[in-house]
Amino acid sequence: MTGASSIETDQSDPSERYHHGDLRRALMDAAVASVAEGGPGAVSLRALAAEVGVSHAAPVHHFGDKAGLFTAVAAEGFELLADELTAVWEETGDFLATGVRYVHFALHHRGYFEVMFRPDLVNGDDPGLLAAQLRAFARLHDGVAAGRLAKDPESVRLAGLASWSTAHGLATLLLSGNLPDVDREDSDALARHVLAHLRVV
Amino acid sequence: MTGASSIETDQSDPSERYHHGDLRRALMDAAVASVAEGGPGAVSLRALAAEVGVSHAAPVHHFGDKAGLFTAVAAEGFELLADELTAVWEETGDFLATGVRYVHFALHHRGYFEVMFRPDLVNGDDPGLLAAQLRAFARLHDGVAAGRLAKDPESVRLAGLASWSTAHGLATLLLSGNLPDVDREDSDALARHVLAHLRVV
DNA sequence: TGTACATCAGTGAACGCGCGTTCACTGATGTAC
DNA sequence: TGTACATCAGTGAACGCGCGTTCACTGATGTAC
Repeated sequence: MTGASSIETDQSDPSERYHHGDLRRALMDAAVASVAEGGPGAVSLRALAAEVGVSHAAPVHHFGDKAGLFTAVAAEGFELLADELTAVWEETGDFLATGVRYVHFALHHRGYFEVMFRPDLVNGDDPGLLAAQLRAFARLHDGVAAGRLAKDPESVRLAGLASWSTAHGLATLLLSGNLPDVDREDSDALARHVLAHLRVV
Repeated sequence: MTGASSIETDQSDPSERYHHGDLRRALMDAAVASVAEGGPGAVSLRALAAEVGVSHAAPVHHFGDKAGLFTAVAAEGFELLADELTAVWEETGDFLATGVRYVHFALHHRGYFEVMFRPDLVNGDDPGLLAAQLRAFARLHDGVAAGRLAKDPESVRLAGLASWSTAHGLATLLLSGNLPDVDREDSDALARHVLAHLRVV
């Protein structure tokens, strides 16, 4: 057996197959791309379905409704963000680098980022989403806590909120096009300079 | 003459008059309220017209189209923000207080704030909007520049961006409901604590 | 190995809705004379 | 002070569109025996 599944062994044109193969994955990818291009407001289930070559009623079987799709995207986004923050933290032990990566993630995965902080689009009680959020937020918190001299919880909480706010604000201003004279290539360096103004790091 | 204009002397029920009186103002107020309640995506010209008691084609005479309405709202928002920041700066000379007021403005005028940083909703080349933006941004910049020891432009620019990012990020996180355990009453104090983590202020 | 059958993943037609915008129109207003 | 008229600010019907969701259905898949 060279092909591990019937999906891979089926060499016919996917657009002519009755079953898509991995429609869930394809829809999520299309949704992320659509958000990246026009924001969450530009996402239409019908358009996504057409894009991946499937009838417009098909997405219902995988996500239930539009909020279900956004919930899945947001959860995956938080997982990716948690992974990236964890990796940077473990490699460098540098909290400033973690903040830089946060901004980097926002700019390079805006299709995820612009959904992740939109509770109005998402099923907030979804267990997968909540777990992924917790993972990501814990990374932010841990990085701050590790670098602090004073360890009392309230102080750590405020310091974490300050650095989160700064990274999040810079990412938001860049994404919304309110800092037009900044070019994308230099965004890591810019984030580093901006975050260096925090006392925490 | 007790009434300064025919609008004020006309005591008949506004809903029965053919001319509204100040439809432009009424529509903008309704738009701000609608954004505050459901975000810019929830705004419908037809709903606003119905709310102020006018046919749904009437707004065209005042704003041209939907982007025209949002542009007017954003411009007025930047004027209001510039006024507030100027007032705080002149009263206190305290840059931290200016940042606190920025967050305060976002929370208490979210119907304006959520449109002001959305270039996609707005006619970016509108002269009134551009002028208002410049006024507001100049306030942010001046406050930073005044408090700096090193006055070289690049250093001031980065320091200004850092504090703007922090204030903007905190406001955004609060508005989007991602900090659920913070109550609105304490938001000024919270903003003060958060902004105090900046080296600039 | 072959067959019956339950389950899953799609189809495509239809429903009902709200939207922004256009259009020909009319009532109200204010200005020139 | 009165009248004619241009301009402005509304009306309401209509257009055309895209949307999310529902529905009865059918093709494909995989499992039990």
